[in-house]
Amino acid sequence: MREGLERCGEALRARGMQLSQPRLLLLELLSETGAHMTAEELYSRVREAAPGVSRTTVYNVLHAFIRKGIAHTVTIRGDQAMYELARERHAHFRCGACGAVEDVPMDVAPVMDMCPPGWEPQRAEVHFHGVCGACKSKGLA
Amino acid sequence: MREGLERCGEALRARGMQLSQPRLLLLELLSETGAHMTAEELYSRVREAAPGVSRTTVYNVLHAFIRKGIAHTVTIRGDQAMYELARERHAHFRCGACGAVEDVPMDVAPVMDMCPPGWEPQRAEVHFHGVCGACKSKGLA
DNA sequence: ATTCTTGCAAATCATTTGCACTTTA
DNA sequence: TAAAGTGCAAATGATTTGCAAGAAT
Repeated sequence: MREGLERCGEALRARGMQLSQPRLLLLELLSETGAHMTAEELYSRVREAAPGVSRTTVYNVLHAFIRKGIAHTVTIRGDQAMYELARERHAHFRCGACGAVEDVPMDVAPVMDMCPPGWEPQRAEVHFHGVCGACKSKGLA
Repeated sequence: MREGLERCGEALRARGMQLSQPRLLLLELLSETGAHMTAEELYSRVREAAPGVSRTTVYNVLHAFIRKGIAHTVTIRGDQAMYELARERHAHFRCGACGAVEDVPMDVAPVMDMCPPGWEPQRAEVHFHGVCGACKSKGLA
């Protein structure tokens, strides 16, 4: 188990989860600034550091993170789920031309407050759809 | 071709699309109040009226609708896309217990305005996550 | 000893694709 | 007749499941 990984371990211990290399690696990857990756992306990133880790384990760990409230999915892509840490709230922007998903620094708390009576959401996701700057300048819009 | 279906046809004609039974049926289904259905749900609903229509055609038509701006996908479910007409904007609520997706009557225009400079979204989706009233009263929260 | 974690292999299931056929403009 | 629409069958690809082996409490 590499050095520096244990650093992240408190989040796991605090929720009664055992520390393991796959979990610490995934926690580290998801801790990267603005990280929102698909399971497949996370799988290949994990394997750079630990080639032995299986796809199944990546899914197992991600589901465990979600169950424990450490992470949640971002469903802005229709085809695959993306995963990110449950951190300060922000929105997402998806470019319809290149498919890229970007973080949008924005407080979604006011959006929660816009939810009419009758629903009591625990979380709000805000997805913007449009064309990103790069594609716009390439005339792809 | 059944009576009453042609009624919806203008939306198709207006965009240079030919009228056909699958298209009119799907347009009718999606026109139901608060309709947001998965491709599979739409497929089985279509087949109640027209057993011969194939799954492929349902996908073909839905993609054509999206290309023409008649419909768009709702990605609040991570596993399957849901489809709905591009109508007055509203939000969606997904119950984490039973998985049901409900319409939330709410104006999302202000949310568009909350998008910081640098992005120019054409559309905003707002997804609330929580537990619906039915599940809450069953203690499934 | 029991529970948690991992992972292979197979199954599942939504969606896409290639291609041939039919219909419409 | 060229273009648009349909649909079967097969492929693709993400995700799940069953189960057995290993590790931690």
